[in-house]
Amino acid sequence: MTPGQHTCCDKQKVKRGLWSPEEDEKLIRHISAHGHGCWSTVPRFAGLQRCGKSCRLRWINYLRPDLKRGSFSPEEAALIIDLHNILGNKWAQIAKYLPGRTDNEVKNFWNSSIKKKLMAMNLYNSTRSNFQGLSSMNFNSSLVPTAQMDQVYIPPAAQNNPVPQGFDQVNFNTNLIPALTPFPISSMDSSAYNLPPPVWMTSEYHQPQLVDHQKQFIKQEDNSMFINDGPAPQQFFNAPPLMRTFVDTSVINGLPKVCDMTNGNQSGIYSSVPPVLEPVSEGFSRFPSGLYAPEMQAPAVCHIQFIESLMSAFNSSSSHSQALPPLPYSGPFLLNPNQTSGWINP
DNA sequence: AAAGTGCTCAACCGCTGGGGT
DNA sequence: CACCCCAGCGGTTGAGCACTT
Repeated sequence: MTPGQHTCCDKQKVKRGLWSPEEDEKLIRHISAHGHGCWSTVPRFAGLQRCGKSCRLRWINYLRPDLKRGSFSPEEAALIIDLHNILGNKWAQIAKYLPGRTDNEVKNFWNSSIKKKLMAMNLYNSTRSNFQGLSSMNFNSSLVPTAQMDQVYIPPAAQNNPVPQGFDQVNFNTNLIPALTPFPISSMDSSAYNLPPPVWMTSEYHQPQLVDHQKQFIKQEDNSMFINDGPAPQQFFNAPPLMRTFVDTSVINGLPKVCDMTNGNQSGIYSSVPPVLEPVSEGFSRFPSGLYAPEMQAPAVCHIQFIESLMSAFNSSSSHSQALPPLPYSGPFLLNPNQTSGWINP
């Protein structure tokens, strides 16, 4: 193949390498006016000496108007770590849960920052491409036999059964476990973001049960739960506190093991004893009054502070980063005042 | 100031799977 | 069924930048 040719479009002379502002402008103007349609025709109609594949990549990774820019927040880092635990290197899948971020961005961030830090902390097993300790998450490890998303998260299209209309009763005494709730149940409508609804399952993993995001879990006096029609979905993109709630209560349910992973003071972040936390029975700051998130046993403070420490480590070593403000903890867990905290102030 | 080093990230490459014929 | 086209994905590369010596 001669220089200037792509394998995907070797009939054309195409430019390669970095995009010039003029090329960007042409692409933006074309897509804004006509949409991208078939990518292979975009260069011709946009007047670009690029192949369609390159145009697509440029648009998706750089020019799209809904891209968020700038460094990753601790919440995003936490989310990436959690999702990577479940999904492995499924960057596109992971990126779907990070509005405004691309798979390329997430992948770069993982490879350039998170992975190295975790490896330095002996928290990352490169042969498994995953965290050590994942299998010891709070819930039965058989629920996540591998890092295959399909095992725990079933897109609606793949469901043989429709969303059960009569799914109005959920008894939390049956050990329902959130396999992956990408957003706070009470405030997210997955359909609004083109996301499949989360799958919940019992600890024995039989038939996954779907939860309608537009409904809310209402705690009853006998500790059972029912689902009530929820409010209109909130705009997620401007609501980082919701992500915090998600981080604190959903995926993180199983991830205090991040703390466990650091026992023995491997990271220098903790002393030997992680803080013991207790679920708060009422008055969650992030849940509307009367709502209750299931299985809130995880010391999410531990996890969040771990992530913040991790991010802090990023910041101190990254030439491009800027100092992040401290994150005030506002999740649904409280430290047990009777337990001595094992934290070391970073 | 210059050279060396490390890091980031945009872009490329090769592959896969889906849809159409 | 085979073939082709295309979109999309994950792995990899390398230019450019910042920092260190």
